[in-house]
Amino acid sequence: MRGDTAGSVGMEGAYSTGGGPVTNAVSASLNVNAPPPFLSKTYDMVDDPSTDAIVSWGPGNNSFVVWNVPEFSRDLLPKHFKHNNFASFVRQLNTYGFRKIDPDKWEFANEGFLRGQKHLLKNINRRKPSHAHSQQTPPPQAPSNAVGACVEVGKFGLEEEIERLKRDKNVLMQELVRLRQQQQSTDHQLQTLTQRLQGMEQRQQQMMSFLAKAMQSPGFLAQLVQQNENNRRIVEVSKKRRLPKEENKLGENNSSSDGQIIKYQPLMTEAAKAMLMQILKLDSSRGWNLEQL
Amino acid sequence: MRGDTAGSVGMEGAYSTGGGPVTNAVSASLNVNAPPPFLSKTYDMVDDPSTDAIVSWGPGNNSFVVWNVPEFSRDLLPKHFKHNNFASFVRQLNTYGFRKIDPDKWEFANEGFLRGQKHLLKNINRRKPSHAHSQQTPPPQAPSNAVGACVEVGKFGLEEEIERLKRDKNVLMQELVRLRQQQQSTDHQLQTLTQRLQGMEQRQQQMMSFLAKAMQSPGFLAQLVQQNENNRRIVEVSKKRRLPKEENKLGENNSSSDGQIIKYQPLMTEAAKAMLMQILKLDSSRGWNLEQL
DNA sequence: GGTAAGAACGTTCTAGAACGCAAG
DNA sequence: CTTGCGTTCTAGAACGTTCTTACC
Repeated sequence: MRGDTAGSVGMEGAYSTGGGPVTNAVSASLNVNAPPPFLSKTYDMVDDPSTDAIVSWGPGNNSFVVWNVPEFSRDLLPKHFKHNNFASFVRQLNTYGFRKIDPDKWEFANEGFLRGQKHLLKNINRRKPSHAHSQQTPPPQAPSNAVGACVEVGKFGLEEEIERLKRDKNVLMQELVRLRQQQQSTDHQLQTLTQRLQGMEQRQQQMMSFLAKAMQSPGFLAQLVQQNENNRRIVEVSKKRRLPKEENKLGENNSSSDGQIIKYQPLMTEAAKAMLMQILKLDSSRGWNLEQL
Repeated sequence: MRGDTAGSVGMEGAYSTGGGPVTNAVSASLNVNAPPPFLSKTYDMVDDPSTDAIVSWGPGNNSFVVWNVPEFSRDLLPKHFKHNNFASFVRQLNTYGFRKIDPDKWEFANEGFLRGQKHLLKNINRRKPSHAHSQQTPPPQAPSNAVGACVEVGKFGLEEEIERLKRDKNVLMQELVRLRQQQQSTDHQLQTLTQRLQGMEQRQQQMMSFLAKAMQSPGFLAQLVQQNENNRRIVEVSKKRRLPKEENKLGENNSSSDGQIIKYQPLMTEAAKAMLMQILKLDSSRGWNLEQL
């Protein structure tokens, strides 16, 4: 299938065509204008002086050395590529014809990869289209001769089992994916619930503390008695028509951490709301503060 | 050249040979006596609990995970092998038929590599001698023999694939079982948490209602003021020496549904306890009852 | 303008190949 | 000397992504 066939052997530099028979000049110009991203990204990484402790040009300026593989993988690779896998980086280097030149160091070299000669990157070619072993008669079809048929006979039955196994495997994998998603969702619910619970426990405790201290304070009780009539009037009013301003205030104060009380206590009585407002009013005016308790 | 030749067709279970043509009995006994060093070293590394942060058994105990590649390479590999190269380690794993089972983690699995089943290591075979490309009949030319060899050729690679698929299937099924168990456990947690949350919301609402009604009652406030001095004395006493009877009573009343308040509010202040006791005392003597609100 | 096909490129996992080494 | 294992470096293979191209 590959376009190389016979001529490619002599066309080292211009192998780039491969697929497009028409685009002889076009692809060439494209290559000239922009080397593959991998090469320019690698060049930039190597050439950046601020990271010379991790990766730098080699002693002869015709190679580069990765001095610190973990840092290179963790910090540099993700900044330029979509992974942090050193092996993948090396695989790309090999794809572009780089060679490891020192068995004791991660030092790679390539003819066209020279310091200060970024324009030479365009001479470096990806070497995927090797593989000159296939040629005609791909594999699956019958090579018509005796051997081919024989192989077919041998494969028969086994292929069936393979198909079966593959089906099973696919089913299992789909099930796994589904389960994992479900698990993830459930974990998330769990987390949310736990947070709600913690917030609620905290608020409950704060309320207890607050009430406890309030009850011990003669001043608080006295004021409570004084305002009792007022309070009742407020309750009466709020039973007929809600006061948005105060209700908002209440919501803000009461659901400060995550708003769950209001959200999950839709049945809270008007009387309770009024009382809480009462408490909160005292709270701000007289220094009764939940945070202080 | 393979040792199996004709007989292998019937030897499904004995695929283990593969490499050793001569050593049918010899290699078997050797394998029994001592699994390849690589396997036992790897097993020991994984099984060492002191390094679980770096490498440990997988979630299903049928795999292992390298959690920290740099540390693994720097610290563990040189202690067991003659290198510190993670890629070399992975190459060996593949040579012994391990597969990477999670694209997001360095988690490898192999049928015979199970926690607590070190003896199964002997079932793992090096698979170097696949691809019988060397020896005679290098090219795809006529295999001297006729049908028999031909079938062998046809089977080869397919059987390997079947083995691989079976392994995958087993791994997937084990993972499924594990996930299902985990899911079940998580669901249970979720249920428990939900119950706790509901109970707590209910109690919080009851308390709100109770307090609201209490606050609106002049009688309640009056009594509260009257008893304030008493209350203080109680507090003073309970700071020095707890009153078991009243404390128990408090616990019973307060954790009526599931006992979570006490359990999850260990920091509740003595003052708050005293106040609650105060309220509860009024509750029983004057008809203030949580159940009624 | 949208879009489907296809090529090149990128990422991942596994295998091939060469070499050193040690044991039988 | 042969053979199997371990280490190293490179390549194969499969699949995903991106970009171009051509056609509707």
